[in-house]
Amino acid sequence: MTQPQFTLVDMNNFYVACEKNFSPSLKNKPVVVLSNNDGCTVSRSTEAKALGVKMGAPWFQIQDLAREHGIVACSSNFALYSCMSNRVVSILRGMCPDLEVYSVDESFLRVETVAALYGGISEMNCAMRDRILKFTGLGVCCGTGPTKTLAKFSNRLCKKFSLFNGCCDLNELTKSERLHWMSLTDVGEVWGVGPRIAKRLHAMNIHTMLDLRNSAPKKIRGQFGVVMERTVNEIRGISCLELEEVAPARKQIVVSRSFGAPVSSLDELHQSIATYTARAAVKLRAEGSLAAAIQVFISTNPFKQDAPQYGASKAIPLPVPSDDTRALAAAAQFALAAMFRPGFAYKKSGVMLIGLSAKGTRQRTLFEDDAQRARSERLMSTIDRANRDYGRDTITFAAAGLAPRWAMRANNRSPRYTTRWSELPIVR
DNA sequence: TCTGGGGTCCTAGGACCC
DNA sequence: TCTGGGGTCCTAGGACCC
Repeated sequence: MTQPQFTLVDMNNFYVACEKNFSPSLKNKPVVVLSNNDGCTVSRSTEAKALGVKMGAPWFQIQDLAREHGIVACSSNFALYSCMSNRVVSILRGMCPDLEVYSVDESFLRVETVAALYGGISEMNCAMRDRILKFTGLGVCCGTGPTKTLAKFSNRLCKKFSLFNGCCDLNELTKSERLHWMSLTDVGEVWGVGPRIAKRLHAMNIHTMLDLRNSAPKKIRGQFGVVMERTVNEIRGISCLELEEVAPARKQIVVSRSFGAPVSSLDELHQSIATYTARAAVKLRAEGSLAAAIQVFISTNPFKQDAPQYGASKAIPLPVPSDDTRALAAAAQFALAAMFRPGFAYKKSGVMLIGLSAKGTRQRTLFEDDAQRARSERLMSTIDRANRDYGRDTITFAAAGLAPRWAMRANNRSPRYTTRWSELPIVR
């Protein structure tokens, strides 16, 4: 029986790489991509990292550094990134069908059988790296190991050390080499070990990945629970985490945003909640699910400690599970009205659809209006189709407001090169 | 002026049941 | 004086991931 082998394919500086791909003028320049509202840096080019720009740094705090070195800041353009992500995944799927899309820029592959077609795991990794570069212009690292956690580790090695040239198969290293690399890796860099647990581990004199590997799993379980025990076993080469080829149905759907400008009126909060509810309902219908309840939350700006603070959240159950934007919006507005307090500068609002269930397994009720339900079904699918074919917000609900004052800031968004005919790149 | 958004899982504790 | 034992379900909070 052959041991499982997992490869993690992870894009390099993904968002920034997408921007650079379509804007040759950004080549060799320090570039960052900002979060929604142009808030924090969420992706940095190699040049920006070299200048000391930290992940998650608030943009306004690095203005001076940016001016001094000419750092270019792009607003995030998720339409572009998710399109490029899909292209990469389809290339990978063509090379290895056992694939789990783990995030927008990462996929896990099960390669122990298919690798022979390429002449081995290392050869396969290089082939994937080269093909993705050729067809999308994007750089990736491919790291392989007998467990997902070790594949992550392997990938991290190629990201960090150029001698791997973007591809690493742990099986090619000797045991003492593997342990050596682990001894160079801080325990906080291990997948599954966050800052809190890293701190506690350090206090227990467990500083490196090697130290964690050499700890007793049962002792770790006693201190940190079953999840960390699994991590230790995975580091030791015992595979505990399977490939999830089909994404399990989601258990909740959240849409929330910070406002571009503070909001005080109930009216404007209403608009934001209506907008987010409509977005959430689109996702819900795309999943083929129904929501049993909707939760609404609003909050002031926690960074403004001298301003009066208020935050609240309220869940409203629906009479029957639904995916109709109108039913969800009505419940959401009810929740908002119950929570709203005048006299605060609100910074953020959001909705959460909870109690999700598959549409096909819906429990019928005694007094159901089938005709009404069929009309709702037709209306929603017509709206979704129009918005899919002619662009988002072709048809919206009036409650969402037009060109609202509180809309997100995005001062430097690149064109949606690959998903809008009107925004195609032009070659002169 | 300015500080993201969207998820999952586990655990502990309380309510409730027989 | 003395006050069981075992189970489920739900929720809040805490941790992690990208």
